Amino acid sequence: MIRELEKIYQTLYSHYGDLCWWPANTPFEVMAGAILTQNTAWTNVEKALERFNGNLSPGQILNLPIEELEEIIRPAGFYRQKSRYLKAVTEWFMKYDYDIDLIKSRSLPDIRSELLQVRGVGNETADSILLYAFDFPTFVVDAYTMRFFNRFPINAGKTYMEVKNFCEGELPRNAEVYNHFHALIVHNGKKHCKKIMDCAGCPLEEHCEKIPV
DNA sequence: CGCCAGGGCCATA
DNA sequence: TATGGCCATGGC
Repeated sequence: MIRELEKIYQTLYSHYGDLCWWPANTPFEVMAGAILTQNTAWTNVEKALERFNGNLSPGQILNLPIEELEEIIRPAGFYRQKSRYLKAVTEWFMKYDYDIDLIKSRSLPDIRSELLQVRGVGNETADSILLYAFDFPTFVVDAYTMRFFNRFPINAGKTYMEVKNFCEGELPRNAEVYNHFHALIVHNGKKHCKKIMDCAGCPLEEHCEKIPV
C-alpha cells in the first residue's frame, strides 16, 4: 500500500527526472543564496551573486564594510537586511572554522535550533541550508510547497512545521528524497502550479483537485 | 501600470 | 498564537 504522497512524488519524478537541485557549487554559496532568495526571484539573486565577481567567500563577507556589501547585493532586494543577515550567517559558519564535516557531525535537532538563532534565518532558510549545503535529512517547505499542498485534498497542515512534519512522516527519511521532491515541487510550481493555475500538461492533473488558493 | 518572486522580523492584542 | 506592516529589486 503506497502512500498518496509517495505516489505524487513518483509521478513527478518519472515526469521530470532527477533535478538534483540548488544552483550553487559550494556549501557557502548555498548559504548565501538561501539568504538572498528570501521572498525574491532567483533571477535577481543571480544578478547579485555575479556582482561578487567570483569573490564570494566567508572572508569577503566578513571583511566588506556593510555599505559595500549592500551595494553588491542590491539587485536581490531587501539589501539592507540581507547584508546583515549574510554577515550573521557567515559568523555562525566561522564558529565551526568553516569545517563542513564538523557541522555534519552535529545532531540535526541541535544544529537546526542553533541556526534558527541566527539573525535572518527562519525555518525555510535553516532547512534549505541544512539540506542543500550539509545533506541533513530535513524537509524544506516554501511558498511553492504550501500552494502545492493547498491544491490537493491532502491535509498536510497549515503551518510550516505541520507541513514539514507531515512530509517527513510520509516519505523515507532520506536527504536525497527530500532534495528531489522539493526540487520537483518548485519546478512544477513554476511551470504549472503557479498562483494562477496553468494545468494544461501538468503531470499531476489526474490527482489534483485544483483547489483555488 | 500593478503584481509577483524559493521569508523573516517586529509590534500588537 | 496569530495577524499585519515592513523591507526593495527586476521581470512581466
